[in-house]
Amino acid sequence: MASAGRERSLKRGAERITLDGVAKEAGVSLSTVSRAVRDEYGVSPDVRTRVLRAARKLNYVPNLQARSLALGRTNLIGLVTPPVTVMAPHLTGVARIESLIHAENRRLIHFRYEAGESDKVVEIALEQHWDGALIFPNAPEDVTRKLIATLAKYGIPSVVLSPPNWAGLDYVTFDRAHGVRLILDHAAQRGVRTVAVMAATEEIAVLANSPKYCFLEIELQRRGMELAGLIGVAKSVELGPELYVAACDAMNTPQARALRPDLLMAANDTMAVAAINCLIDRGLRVPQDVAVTGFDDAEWSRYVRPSLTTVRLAIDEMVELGWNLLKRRLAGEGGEPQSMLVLPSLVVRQSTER
Amino acid sequence: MASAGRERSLKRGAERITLDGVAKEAGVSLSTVSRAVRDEYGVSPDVRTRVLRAARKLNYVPNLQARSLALGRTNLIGLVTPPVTVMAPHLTGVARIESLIHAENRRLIHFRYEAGESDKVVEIALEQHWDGALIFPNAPEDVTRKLIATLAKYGIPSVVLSPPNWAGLDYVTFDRAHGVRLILDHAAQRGVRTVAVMAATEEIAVLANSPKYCFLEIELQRRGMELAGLIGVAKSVELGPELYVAACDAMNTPQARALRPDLLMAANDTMAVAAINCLIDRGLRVPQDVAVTGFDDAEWSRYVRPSLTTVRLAIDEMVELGWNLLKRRLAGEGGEPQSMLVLPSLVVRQSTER
DNA sequence: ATTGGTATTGCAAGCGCTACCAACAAAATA
DNA sequence: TATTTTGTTGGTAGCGCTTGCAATACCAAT
Repeated sequence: MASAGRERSLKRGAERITLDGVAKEAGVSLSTVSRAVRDEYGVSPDVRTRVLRAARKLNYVPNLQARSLALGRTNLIGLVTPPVTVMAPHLTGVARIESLIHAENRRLIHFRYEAGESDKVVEIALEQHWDGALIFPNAPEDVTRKLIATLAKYGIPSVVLSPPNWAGLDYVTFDRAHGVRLILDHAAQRGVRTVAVMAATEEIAVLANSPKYCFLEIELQRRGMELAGLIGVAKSVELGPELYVAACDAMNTPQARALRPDLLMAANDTMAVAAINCLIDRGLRVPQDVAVTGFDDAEWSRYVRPSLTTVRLAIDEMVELGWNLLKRRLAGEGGEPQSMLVLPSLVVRQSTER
Repeated sequence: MASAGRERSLKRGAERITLDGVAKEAGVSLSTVSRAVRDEYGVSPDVRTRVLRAARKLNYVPNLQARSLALGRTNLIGLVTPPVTVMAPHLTGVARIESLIHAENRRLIHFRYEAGESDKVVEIALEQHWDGALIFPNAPEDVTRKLIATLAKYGIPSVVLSPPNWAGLDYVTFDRAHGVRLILDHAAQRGVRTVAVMAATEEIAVLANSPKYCFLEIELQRRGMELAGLIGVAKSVELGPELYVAACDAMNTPQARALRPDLLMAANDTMAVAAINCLIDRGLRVPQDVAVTGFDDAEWSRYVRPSLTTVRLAIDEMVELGWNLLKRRLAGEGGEPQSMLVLPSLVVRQSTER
C-alpha cells in the first residue's frame, strides 16, 4: 500500500482533461466539444451550454501544442531584441506589446539575442512555428535583412522596430532628427550659440562624411549656432555602467577638456549623465556654464542632479504601430512594405535651465 | 499565369521539411531519422551521417509542437514575474536564467502578470504545458501559495524566487537581514549613532510589532546605535518615478523634517535617491550631515551624486540556485521542499563617505 | 407520401513526432 | 551447423486537436 502511494505521488500530476473527457461528461462527440469551446458556428444552443458547463466543471484547458499541430498556426508572436541592457529604455514598450498581443488571444515569445546569433533566431522561430515576429535589430543592416528574408521564406512576416531607415522592409522607427531639432529649438531659446556633440566613435566617424552631418550643420546654421566639437565615446550600443565609464574617459581627453560649448548634446542619457558629472568635477556649473541634453528619457534621468533634459522616445506608440502593421501581414494582406515614423518629444528639466 | 503567380505569393511560405522529407532524401525510414536527429543510441554511424547530411541539406528544423505532443513534455519553463518596473533591478538575473535554460536545450516563456492575475498564470501554464515554473511572486502569500499548489496539482513544479520566508515551498531568496547588518557595520565604522529607516508605510506598520523590529533594535543596540525614527512612504512595491515622488512627499512631512539622523537607511535605491535630493534641497549635506543608503544596486545608483552606497542583491546567483532546484524537481526528484538564502554584499559609494 | 433543403452532429483522417514492437541481419555462442 | 545474442531498422499506434465529409433529424414544400 505504502509503495503504491509512493508511486502515485511520483506520478507527474493529475490527469489532464482533454476534449475527449469533456465529450464523455457532456454526452456528445469530441468534435462537437471542439466546436463548442471555440464557439464556432453550428452548435445548437442547448448542446453548447451543456458542453461549456462540462468543460468548466472539469477545468478543461485546451492543449495549444495539439491545436497548433492541427491548425498549422501557433498564434505565437516572436519578439526579438538585444539583451536587456540595450533594451532598458524600451522596456515599458515591450510590456505594452505583451498586453496588446494577449488581448488578441495570441502569445508572445520574447527572445533576446546577442549580436552574433541571428541564426539562432531563425532556428527558434521555425521550431516554435512563430506566426510572425517583431524585431529590434541587434546586428548590422545586411545581417538583419538576411534574417528577415529567411523568416519570410518560411512564411513568417516580420516588422522591424527602431532601426534607421531600411527601405524595402516593414518598419517603424522614431524620427531622431526631429528629436535633435527639438533640442536645438529649445537651446536656441535659451541663448545657446555653440554646441558640442557626444556619441559613439563609430557614429562620429560616420557622421563626419554623411548626410547626417549635413543635417546637423544645416540645423545649427538655421539657428545661428555653430558646432563646437565632437566627442567620441569608445563604446557603443550597450547602455549601462560600462558606457558610463567610457563616456567619462571620453570627457577627460585633452580634446574634450578643451571644449567649452554652451550646450553638450549627448546621444543618450547615460553619456549625458557621465558628461554632467565630469563637468561638475571639473568645477564647471551645469547648466549655467554648460547645458547638457540626453536622449531616451531613462527612468533615472529625473533622479540625477541636475535632472536631465532629454528626448522621450514614444516607444509605446511605436510598438503599437508595429504590431498593427504585423497584424495586417498576419491577416494575409500583401502590398508594398510600409514604414512609419514616430515623433519624439522633449522633456525639459534642470540640465538646460539657464 | 499572372493570377497563378499571385496565388503562389499569397501562400504562407515555403514547404516546411518534416522527418518524412528527410527520410526520403536519405533513403531510410522516418523513425530512423527521428532517432538520428536526436542522436539516440541505436543508429549505425554511416546511416546517422547520411541522415544528418540530408537533414542539413534540407534545412530540417524539428517541429516542437509535434514533439511535445508525442512526448508529453514541452521543455518549456515558465518565468513568472511582476511587470517590468518592479523587476528592474532583477533584469540581469532574468537574462541569466534565459541563457542557463537555453544551455539545457529548453525554452523560456516569460510571462508578466499584474497583481490580480494569478488565474491567468495557471491558464497559460496549462495550455502551453510548461514543464516547470520560476516565480517571482506578485501577490500576497496565500494567493501565491494557491497558484503554486494548483500548478503542482497538474504536475508542474515551481520554485519561488525572492519572497520572504515561505516555509513548505521550494524557494530561494536573499538574506535581507544580512544586508542590513552590512550597512550597520559599515555605518558603525563611520561613527554613525542615530539611524532613521525609510520604507513603504505598510512595511513600517508591520515592522512596528514584528520580529523584524526586534531584529533591528537588537542590531542597533549591539552597535551602540539608536533608532531616530521611521519614515513611511505611501507607495509600495512598484519602483520607478511614482515611487520617487511618493518618497519625496514622505521626506517633506513635518515628522520627517524633524528627524536629523546620522544615517538614513532606505528600503530601495529609488527611495534613497529621493531622500538625498530632498535633503540637499533642504540645505543639508549628504553624506556629511546625513549619510544615506539604498538597497538593490540599481544601474543608476552610481550615476547620481553623491553616488549611492547600497546593497547589491546577488540575483544572478539566486536565479542560478533556483534553476538548479527546479531542475532537480524536473528530474523527478522528490523530497522535502528546499530553501536557500543568498548573501548580498555592500557597495560603498559616496553617500556614506563621512 | 415524397422530395429537397437546412441545421446539427458524429466519424475519421491527419498535423509531425516519439516509442513500442516486430523483423531482420550479423556476430557470438554452443 | 544450430542457436542464442546483439545491434540496427521499419512499421505503426497514438499524443490532442481541427475539419471535411457523411449521417441524421427536422421542417417546409411539392
